[in-house]
Amino acid sequence: MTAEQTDDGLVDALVQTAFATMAVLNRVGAEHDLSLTQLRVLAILRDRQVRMTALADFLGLEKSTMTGLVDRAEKRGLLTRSPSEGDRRAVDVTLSPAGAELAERLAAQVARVLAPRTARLSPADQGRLQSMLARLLTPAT
Amino acid sequence: MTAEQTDDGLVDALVQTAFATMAVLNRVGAEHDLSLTQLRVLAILRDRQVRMTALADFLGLEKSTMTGLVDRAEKRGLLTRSPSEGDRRAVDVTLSPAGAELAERLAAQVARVLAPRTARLSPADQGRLQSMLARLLTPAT
DNA sequence: TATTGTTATACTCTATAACTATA
DNA sequence: TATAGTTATAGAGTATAACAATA
Repeated sequence: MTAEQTDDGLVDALVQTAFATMAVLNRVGAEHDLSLTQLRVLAILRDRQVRMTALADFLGLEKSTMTGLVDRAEKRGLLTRSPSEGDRRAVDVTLSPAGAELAERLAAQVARVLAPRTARLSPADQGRLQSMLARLLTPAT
Repeated sequence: MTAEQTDDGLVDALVQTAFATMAVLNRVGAEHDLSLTQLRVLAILRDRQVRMTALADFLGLEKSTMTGLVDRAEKRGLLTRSPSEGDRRAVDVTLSPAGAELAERLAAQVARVLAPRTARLSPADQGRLQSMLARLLTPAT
């Protein structure tokens, strides 16, 4: 293998792991009639109260897309819109009690589904894996 | 931490890595006007020729969904439908030369984007990471 | 002028149900 | 009868462009 070429074994494993993980999230969400995006909205709002634009930025979506997503979630009683203090153009999005409870249940369920897989690794390997993934996740220099 | 509880650090890292990886795939696909699903279709067909139902199974989608996906990809000249030998109900899907070329370029581009990240790890760690991910990917017992 | 969010519009993705053709 | 694929339909997700209100 020359320097110009790339051994894609690790990249392939990362991509396949990503798809497998997304499939789990998709399935868990579907059990609660939530799309992957709605699942992410709940996850983001779990520990934050953010404005529409911030939500769109987190998700990598357009503001206009957020309007529809938040509309539907609000209609289901999972979150609420409220005028932002200090800037009367802005809108804060907050989980409702029902939404917060659902978000907790979803997180627990995801952990329950994935835990048997991570448990295949020794505790030491689990720690190594976690720290290696953390290093991959660091924003690009 | 009791035995009933779960340390979600590793699960969180897996999920975050999955989202980061999907974001890369999404971006690469978008540069070529391809959705994530269309990207996957090309990737699957890269080394296989499969029937509509098999494609739907790989992707976890309904057959009727495949019809539309293949319709649009076929209209763009990326793949072709052909009657399956042996079963006149079945339809084989095959990459066109243009589709095959695009699939290769996409794979190379994904590797190019992800490689700088994996390169943060020592070669030894890269090997460890790959084998640990492979263990996670093994189908459930 | 620039920013925040919504509306209008169009297209893709997706599932369910009903259908045709073949097995 | 069962399976492979399509069609019809409906709803969610998404982006672009134009807009109103506020900064």
